[in-house]
Amino acid sequence: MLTTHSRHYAAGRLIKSDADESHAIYVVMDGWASIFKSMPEGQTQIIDFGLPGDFFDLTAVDGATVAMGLETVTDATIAAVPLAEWLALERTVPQLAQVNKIEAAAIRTRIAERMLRLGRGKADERLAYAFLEMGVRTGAMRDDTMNCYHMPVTQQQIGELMGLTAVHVCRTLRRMARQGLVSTADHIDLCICDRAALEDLAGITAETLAQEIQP
Amino acid sequence: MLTTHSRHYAAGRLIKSDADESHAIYVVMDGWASIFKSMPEGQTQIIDFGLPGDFFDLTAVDGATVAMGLETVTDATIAAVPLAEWLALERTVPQLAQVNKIEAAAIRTRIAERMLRLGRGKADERLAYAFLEMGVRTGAMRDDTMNCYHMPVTQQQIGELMGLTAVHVCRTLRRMARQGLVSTADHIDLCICDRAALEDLAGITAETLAQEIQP
DNA sequence: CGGTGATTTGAGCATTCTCAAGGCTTGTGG
DNA sequence: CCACAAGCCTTGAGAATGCTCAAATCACCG
Repeated sequence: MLTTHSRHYAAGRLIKSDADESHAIYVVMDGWASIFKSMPEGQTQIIDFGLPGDFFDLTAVDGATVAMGLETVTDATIAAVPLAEWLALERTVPQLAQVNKIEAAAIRTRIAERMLRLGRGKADERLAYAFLEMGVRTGAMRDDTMNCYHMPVTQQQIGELMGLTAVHVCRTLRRMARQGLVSTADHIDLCICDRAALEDLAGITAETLAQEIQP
Repeated sequence: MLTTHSRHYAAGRLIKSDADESHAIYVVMDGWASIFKSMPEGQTQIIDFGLPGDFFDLTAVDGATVAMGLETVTDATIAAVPLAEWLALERTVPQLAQVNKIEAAAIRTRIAERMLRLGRGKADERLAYAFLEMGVRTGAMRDDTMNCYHMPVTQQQIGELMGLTAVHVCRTLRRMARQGLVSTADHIDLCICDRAALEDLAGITAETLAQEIQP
């Protein structure tokens, strides 16, 4: 069922823009996607990243339009399952309701954690949290030794996620690297060198975060 | 059913704190409540306000603990409906599932709008948005003439909602009042004097916002 | 090899925060 | 009824943080 609605998109492709019509659940099959909102002047805020296995209901209360935009971050395969079909599936597969609830809990919990840093954290605390969250979500950091993972986003996008300009993300990231907290390679692979220090900055441990947001 | 689980609380009362055990849906029957998260050092971020009629599922993915705290803002009556009971009700009253979906859509949409200002907006843009959102949610601003409403929160709480210190909320609010955008009375009643200017600052009209978040 | 997009760094500026003190309102106890 | 305490709002001054503008470098891709 998912495969029949799947489509492959190149990186950076706009799939749904804020206020478009839509009656679908979007399932990220492969690659990364971003859910975002923009101000009239164009500044955008990333509300959440969608990783493989995540699915999102973006509809506003009117039930007809989406309240947020959806865009691919990397090359990605995304299924847009019509709401009617999804609901029918829910009726036939009772476990789906449970899966729904868990996914909703994961989304709202990680958004709340991010919102806390967005409102209250300094730049380094925001980045520390972002790196931990992505580490947990990509499945790196399962054990204490694996601390490197592939983070396929630009500094611009990290800034859009954590409410910073790309320039300030760069500066802060460099400073954190100089202090030995993290290291980067290929502009895209991140290694967490001092996990304890990063957790201290972020104000949460990877373990706690995993319990909260890992389905 | 709701009344049997209802309890009345004084203003400023902590009902659930982050990481407490809980398997309940919290329904705000009367008064205002706040959903919040705190950093280890104590700085807190309000994730959402709960107004009469709103209800929240705060459980984390583990299904056993809450991921956010819940606190009364004013004197309030709140029902904590055990999850099992809520689910049973869902099965017997099919319309409830629909109501659930609409409430969830309203919550995620207004949180996304707030997150956008939190990450990208200046202090006056954040306050302008907060005043519009509260105006829409309290039901003031139904027509174009009614622009005053009762806003039972402290400047400290407005700051916790929009990621500003109480001091800066005060300064910014005073400046907005001097410019004739809003006026205040009794430290709690807000009048929106220049709605168009406020909408311009917030980057959204009250009408659009109402369509997005008003069940 | 040129072109595009991302990163890096510098300099100066704008915004917001922190610390501090004073005033106002409300509620409480004498 | 008054005095006092507690909480909230207001304002000032100076410091910290993050932004804007600008230019140079780097990496990748056709």
